[in-house]
Amino acid sequence: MQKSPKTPQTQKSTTPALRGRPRAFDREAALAQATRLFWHKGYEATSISDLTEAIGIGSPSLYAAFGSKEALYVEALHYYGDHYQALVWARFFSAGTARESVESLLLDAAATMTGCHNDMPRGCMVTLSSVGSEGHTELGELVRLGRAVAFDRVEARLRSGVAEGEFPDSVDVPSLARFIQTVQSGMSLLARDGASRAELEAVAEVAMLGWDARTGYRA
Amino acid sequence: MQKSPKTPQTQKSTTPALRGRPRAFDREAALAQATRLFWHKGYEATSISDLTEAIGIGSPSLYAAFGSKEALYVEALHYYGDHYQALVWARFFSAGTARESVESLLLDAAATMTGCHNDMPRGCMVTLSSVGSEGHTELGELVRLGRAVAFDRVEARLRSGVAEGEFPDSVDVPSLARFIQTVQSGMSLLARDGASRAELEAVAEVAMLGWDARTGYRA
DNA sequence: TCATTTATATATCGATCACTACAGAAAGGA
DNA sequence: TCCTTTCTGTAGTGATCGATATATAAATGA
Repeated sequence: MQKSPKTPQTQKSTTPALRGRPRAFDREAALAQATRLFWHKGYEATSISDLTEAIGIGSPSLYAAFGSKEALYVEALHYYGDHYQALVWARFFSAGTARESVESLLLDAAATMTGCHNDMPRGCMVTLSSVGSEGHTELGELVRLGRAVAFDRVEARLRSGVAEGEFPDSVDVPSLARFIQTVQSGMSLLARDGASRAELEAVAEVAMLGWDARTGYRA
Repeated sequence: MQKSPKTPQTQKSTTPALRGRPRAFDREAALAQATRLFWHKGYEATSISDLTEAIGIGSPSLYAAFGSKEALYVEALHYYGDHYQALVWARFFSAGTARESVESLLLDAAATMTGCHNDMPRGCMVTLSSVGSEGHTELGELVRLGRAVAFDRVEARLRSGVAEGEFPDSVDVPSLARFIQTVQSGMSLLARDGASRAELEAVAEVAMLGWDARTGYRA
């Protein structure tokens, strides 16, 4: 037994290494760039060359910092959720009624999907991801679960609305939640094709009329 | 000037060649297979190897018959439109009122997107195509135009409904058309993630309530 | 100073990408 | 039969894919 093998383990986490040559680039900024690229072009169509050129580093640096293309995509999904998705859902969680929650969700989605952020891709990164159909089963399952979150949140908000007496017990909770999920998903596709904020807000308005008719809401 | 160059031009059309070795495979069946693959995996993620293996031919045969991957994709889009998309829109065009047209469109979309056809991919090939974001500008524009057709058709049907007195002049035609386009697009995404026919039909039902509230329809 | 540790830059790796050169096979026309 | 035409099978083109081996640079600890 000579020198213990002592796996050299590169530094992949956010915390800086205690010893050794320091990283020469901003890991957070690199992750932001990667998120932007994956968001815009998708997983398959974004190459390692695209990433390293946009970030301004060599491929070994990228692999030392993030491990693999798949691992980087997973981190990018989390970065997207924390920095962009969270903004869309802020008013949903603070609104006083389920109706206000859902209306805020659709209106804020219309705003953020159509260029609210500076030069960011249009439409939701999770909704528009087709990585599951491209043969990457594990990543596909991850984004599929991410898409299901929208349904789960609206469904939970509806149930609490029923519990608080906002709606009668007879309201069809799953269908209403799925309707909102459908409209929000469709808005991502229209946003990517160039729909304006006003156009998507008009869509949200008609959607809320359907919501009101189904829930028995009186203005 | 010896032998005239006489471009040998391979036979890419449907009409059989008058002379020379006959094609050993069914071009229409090959196109159907290609459509299925492009529909399921998308343009980028579908390789020439995927195509030749599924069809059961060598790559030179594929190139002799279809020209290039891009040209094959364009043909596949037309094949999809003629064989699948057309079915979804049949009742839309035969219905007596604009309301019946739109309701039929959403219900038939719910049916065809969720496994009506044998072992076919779920959701609309055109709606789910992200070839435009993958760097293929020309193909991207083609599918974007294909997606705009849905809006144009609903908009035209609404206008004729206004002309026939089905709706008052004050009805917001573009917003209603865009709302239907949004719902139909979102249904493709939900269908790909596994939504059932009944679930999508329930979504269509809520959507029609929004339509009715906006158009002033009384049941 | 010098060993250890970690990151960087250069130069690849084998695999796969879309695509094709080439030669032979299979048809019709003469 | 022989020529022309077109398709097929083999084998490969250069380019790019994701990922890495290697050597060196830059930091800390002793």
